[in-house]
Amino acid sequence: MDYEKYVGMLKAMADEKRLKIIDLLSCGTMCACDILKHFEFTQPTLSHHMKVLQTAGVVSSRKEGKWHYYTLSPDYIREFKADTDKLLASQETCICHQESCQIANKEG
Amino acid sequence: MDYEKYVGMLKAMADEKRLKIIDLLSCGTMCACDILKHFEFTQPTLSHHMKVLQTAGVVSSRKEGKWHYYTLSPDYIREFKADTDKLLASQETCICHQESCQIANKEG
DNA sequence: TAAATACATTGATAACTATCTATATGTAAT
DNA sequence: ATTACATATAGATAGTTATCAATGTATTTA
Repeated sequence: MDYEKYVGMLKAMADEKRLKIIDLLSCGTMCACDILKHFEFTQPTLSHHMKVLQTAGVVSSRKEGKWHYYTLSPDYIREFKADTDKLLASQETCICHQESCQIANKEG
Repeated sequence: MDYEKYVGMLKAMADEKRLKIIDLLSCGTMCACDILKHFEFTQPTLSHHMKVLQTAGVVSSRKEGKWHYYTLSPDYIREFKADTDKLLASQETCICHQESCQIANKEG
């Protein structure tokens, strides 16, 4: 479990607007201009949010002519779910009892 | 799906220190003084973080003598996993095709 | 009663971030 | 070429937050 990457994903998701963007993209690929139609903020603000999401590995982009198409990264979907399950595992499978435990590893 | 509550949980989780606290608590109940031993920041800072986690519904607390014991909320564990699964569902079960869809409901 | 321990609150500060306007870049259409 | 469209970047600002020192409040122990 990549702790830093997971925190990065959480930070990217922890914003009302960005969560809504993820929600939109969960339905399929969209270009920035279409995403923007769902919000009231300006285009540079959307550009900022998309950059945050990309840097965190949440979305990937593909340029096609004038348009930039954004897609939820399959790796993000898989990793975020898996990391969440590990974090919130019941005590029997608590990550503290595993080699990958961040706490054990970090505290020694 | 309670969108606002989910965002609140994400915000509470989206901090290195608080995520580590959740990680610690996933192994079982702990008092604040024991949690503090795993960090280098001061006691008021931990108090602040615990309040953030409590307000978001991530942890619950129980006072016993001098000690305050913190526990991961079972509701949080269940709801966060469920909401994450819904958010990142594949397109066939995309929440946009459901009544509970925030986008559809919010955009009309 | 006095001292020590566990925790919360207050007020201040530095760092971060969401947003804006203005502008630049690249692409398509006229 | 010129205009229109889609997007990114730069710089500024206002709001948020993580942190600290200082202090207050219970609770336990000596």
